[in-house]
Amino acid sequence: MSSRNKNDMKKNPVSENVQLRLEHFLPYRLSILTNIISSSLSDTYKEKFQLSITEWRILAVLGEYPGVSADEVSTKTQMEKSSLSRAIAKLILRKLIQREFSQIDQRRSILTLTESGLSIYNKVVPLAVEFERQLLKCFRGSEYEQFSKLLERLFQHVGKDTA
Amino acid sequence: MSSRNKNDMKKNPVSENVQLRLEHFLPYRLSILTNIISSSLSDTYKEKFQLSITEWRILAVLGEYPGVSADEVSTKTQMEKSSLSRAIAKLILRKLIQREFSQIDQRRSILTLTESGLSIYNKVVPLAVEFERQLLKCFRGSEYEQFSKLLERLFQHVGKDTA
DNA sequence: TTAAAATAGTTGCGGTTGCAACAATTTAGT
DNA sequence: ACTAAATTGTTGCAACCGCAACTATTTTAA
Repeated sequence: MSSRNKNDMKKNPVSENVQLRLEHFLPYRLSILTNIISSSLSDTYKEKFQLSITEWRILAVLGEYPGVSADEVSTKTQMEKSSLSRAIAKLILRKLIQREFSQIDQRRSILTLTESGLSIYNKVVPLAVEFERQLLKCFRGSEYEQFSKLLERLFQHVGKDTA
Repeated sequence: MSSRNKNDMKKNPVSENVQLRLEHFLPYRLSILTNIISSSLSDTYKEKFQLSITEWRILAVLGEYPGVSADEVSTKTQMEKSSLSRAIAKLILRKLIQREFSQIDQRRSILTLTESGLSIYNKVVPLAVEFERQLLKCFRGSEYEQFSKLLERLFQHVGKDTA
């Protein structure tokens, strides 16, 4: 066995004067946590409904805001307009959403769920809600409220130039 | 102008009985925030050092834990082993890291920064630290401590099956 | 009125990703 | 000792991604 095994490495960085502890680095922690949560969530509807995360988000936005344009979906969800364009094309092909264009501004699309899109939406939403409920089980009392508040603060802070 | 403009849509979901408010859905909020932070951070070293996020993370792990294997980097960072394999190959080509294989277990790689890898690492770390400092400016008093604690709780909670 | 700028969406392209299959090696079970 | 299972890393492939260039339409402003 080597003098330095897995556990050694997990616990002991090589030197005390390392300037950056990755495990404590906020962007890194957020990224890992988010990855785990996202992929775990997407597992819960990918197989059942053949929806990618991108596609599900579009349905979710349209469920909440019928009639928005692709561009509005883009600003809302921070997704690239090109990915959106392609995902929307697919969803139209699968007849889960439908599109018309505004009479007033012919560039602007008007997106809505079709009946089958709505039906899928109505099936996925409870799964998502339950998933979140499971997540929040680890918080007690007003902890989630606090967490949420600080998350929002961070969001406002970083969004200053983006928004 | 249409009867329903951008602001209307931002503020008013179509119906009061929508079951899922995306803006309040934790996985979604985390994902958006993380994307903004990650891409903003990566901007700060992508151009200067030609490092992708994946590549930077590998350097960061090796800076902290010289001698780990690819597999250990993978469990630590939650990155796919295939992406890792390719990123590692690139970094070896660029002579930023070097690899040998364990005598005891010839499957296990032993990865370390080269001198030039270490030199880049030492230049990027202060940028990362400063970036985080800017991030945390939005917290006051013990708020970050709280936030961090709750983040960790969430992490432990979702990691139960993953770890 | 008209030319320039802005906006909405699409498409081409190169690079990246993640899954599954694979090879090589080591470990476990009998 | 021997076979089956597990572990580590690589590779093929198809899907996906983001950037930049592009078309079409609308707005601005001279």
